[in-house]
Amino acid sequence: MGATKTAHFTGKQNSIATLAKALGHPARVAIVEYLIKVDACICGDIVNELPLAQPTVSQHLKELKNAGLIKGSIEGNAICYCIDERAIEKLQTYFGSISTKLTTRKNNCC
Amino acid sequence: MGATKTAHFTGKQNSIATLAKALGHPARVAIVEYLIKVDACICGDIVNELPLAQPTVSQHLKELKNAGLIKGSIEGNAICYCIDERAIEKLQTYFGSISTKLTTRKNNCC
DNA sequence: AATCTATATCGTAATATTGCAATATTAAAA
DNA sequence: TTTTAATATTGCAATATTACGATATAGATT
Repeated sequence: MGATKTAHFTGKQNSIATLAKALGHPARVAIVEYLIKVDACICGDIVNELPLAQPTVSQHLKELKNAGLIKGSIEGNAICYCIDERAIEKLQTYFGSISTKLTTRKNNCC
Repeated sequence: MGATKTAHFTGKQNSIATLAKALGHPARVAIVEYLIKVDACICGDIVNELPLAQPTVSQHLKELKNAGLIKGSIEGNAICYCIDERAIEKLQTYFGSISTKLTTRKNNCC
């Protein structure tokens, strides 16, 4: 054992878990925040922004990309990364709807 | 190596990462969704709702609790779990603010 | 007190993640 | 074409996560 039993959960649950997992590391949160802060696609720079070695950053970027949180396109010599808005929108919608459900609920026992 | 370098990131980045990580597993997403669906504190039941063995569920509950996503209080023989709204609110605020920044940005190159 | 019920903890195997040095790749620059 | 710059990949060690059987714990029921 040791592998997540994805097959037993719904597609949406797995999809949210995948996005959340990608943001489950401060370095990846920092990358996403940086991409938003500079308000542009970034070619280069990202490694210099983080307190981690280049291969480690490259790995984190790959994970963010696999999860669908960022997009990367080759721009000559460098690679241009930017946020994939659809992922952020998914998360925002998800937590927004949960939040709404919580504020309008009747039972508030704890 | 193998341990996350939390010390190199901001408190907020670590805090978001902790919450996201807790939701980075479909079973824990399912638990949170169930607690919201039943609109109440739940004593028992959770194990029966999930396709995982009791010790596994117990472990997932512990992680959600450590991350601050759920609260648990002893209710006689059983334990009563419910959502900690503050955590959901944090996530909602965070992704809401990111989403806003994305829609109002100028550069949209990708 | 003995038993039942609900949950936690321990121990452990399988697998995944984190981090980096070394190396590869690829395109621009000289 | 050699060199430089940016990024990816490989390989590996350290650590964390996932899952569950066995067992412990603690309150309720009999």
